[in-house]
Amino acid sequence: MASQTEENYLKSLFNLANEKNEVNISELAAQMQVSMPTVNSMVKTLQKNDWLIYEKYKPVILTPKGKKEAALIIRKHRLTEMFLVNKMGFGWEEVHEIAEQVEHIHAPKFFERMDEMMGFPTIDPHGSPIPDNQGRVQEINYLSLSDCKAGQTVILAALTNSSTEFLEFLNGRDLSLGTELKIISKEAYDKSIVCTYPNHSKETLSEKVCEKLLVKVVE
Amino acid sequence: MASQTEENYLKSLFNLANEKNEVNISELAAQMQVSMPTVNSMVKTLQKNDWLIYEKYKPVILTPKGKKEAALIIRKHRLTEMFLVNKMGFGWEEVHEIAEQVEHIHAPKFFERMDEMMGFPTIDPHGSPIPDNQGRVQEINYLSLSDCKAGQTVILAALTNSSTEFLEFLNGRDLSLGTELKIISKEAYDKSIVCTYPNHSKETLSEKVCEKLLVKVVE
DNA sequence: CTACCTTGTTAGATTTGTCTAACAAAATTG
DNA sequence: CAATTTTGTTAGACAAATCTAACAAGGTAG
Repeated sequence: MASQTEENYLKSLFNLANEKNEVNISELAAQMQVSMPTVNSMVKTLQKNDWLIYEKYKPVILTPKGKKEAALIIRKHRLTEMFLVNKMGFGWEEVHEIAEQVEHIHAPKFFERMDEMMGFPTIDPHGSPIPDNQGRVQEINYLSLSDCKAGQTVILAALTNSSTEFLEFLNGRDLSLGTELKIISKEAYDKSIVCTYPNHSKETLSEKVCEKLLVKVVE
Repeated sequence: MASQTEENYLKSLFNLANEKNEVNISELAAQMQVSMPTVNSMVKTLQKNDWLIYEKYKPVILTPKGKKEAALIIRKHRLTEMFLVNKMGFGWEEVHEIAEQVEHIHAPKFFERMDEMMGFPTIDPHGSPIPDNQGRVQEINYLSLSDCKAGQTVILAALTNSSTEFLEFLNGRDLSLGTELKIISKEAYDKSIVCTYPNHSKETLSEKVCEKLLVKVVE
């Protein structure tokens, strides 16, 4: 069974994996906020457990077993976040820290019961998919708001970043998942977008913000 | 801040403390399932944090600071157990293992919210008092069923032991907190008790069981 | 292509929580 | 009270997860 530390490395590896499923030691060190030698020794440990493939001087690659393990931890994290929001009344900006701890609990029934109580949700409070209990992750292809054109109507569906600061920024603008935005115009110079949505007749969103907003196009 | 290991030692120390608040190294080693040298080195660590008083060859004594710390962990444990039973539909025999993990979560709001959702309960599913958020524990003086006499009517109020096996035994007899028992007779030879309660007209409870049942006398 | 910078590795140390073996103090008991 | 048993301590080792210092491999850029 993975230690809490190992679980955290697996989660980071899963999140950092690119198209080739590769992760560099330095990336992982940055993500985990530890030194490279620490990562070096940890990837050797993870390899012994068959969670990844490691060859000297090459990026590491999660095995299918490692991917499943990681997805199941992410499942616990996202189920917890959803439970905290839907069943316990927390704001979406408060749940990450708590879920970061709850995800390490070993009690399948606890998470099954959460899942059941919520009616088997498929996304978490930030729009990220909740892996199923076999560790399968549903791929959703949303568009970034920064790639949308003036005139389009879109629905805010997910976020690429869920930092407390960003979530509080969105709260301040009444932006939440499901909000329907009409794009009035897009500024060529700084790529900011002017849009309207319920109770907001003219809100400007910077490129930096738009990049982090994932949307479904309505028309 | 206490590590998870330190938290577990504090909890055990709190539970083992006798009238003089003393705990022997050997008792603690047995409770924690570690060797005496391990306890010896841990109590020195705990002393450095002012959680207990240690002198060579003497039993250790929790300081007020240590007692408060322990009570607050026990609070999290018991709130969690109650939440699992009342809000998530778990049986009282299923919650200890889960609470044992949840109690180490550092997120005051999480436990405050549980408390609030349940309407600030004062006892856990096994009848043990839930310490308040200042670490104060309400003392309740129940009687053991083994000290009751034939003819008395009592209400099952708490348990001195909450092992899964014992709880499953009680489930099998439809015994739960609040059950009103009329004591028909008490056998002098083996101290077993014959009693009646709703849907059970003649149930015999051994001394071993009676000792673990704490009751309030009705008349 | 050589020199430098970035990335990764090795070696060795540290902390935490654990162990066993050996010994010392305290308690019990004949 | 002396002998034995129980309880507690010390010393030294080990695994996990971390670090720094030193070095090596690979990539980049004049």
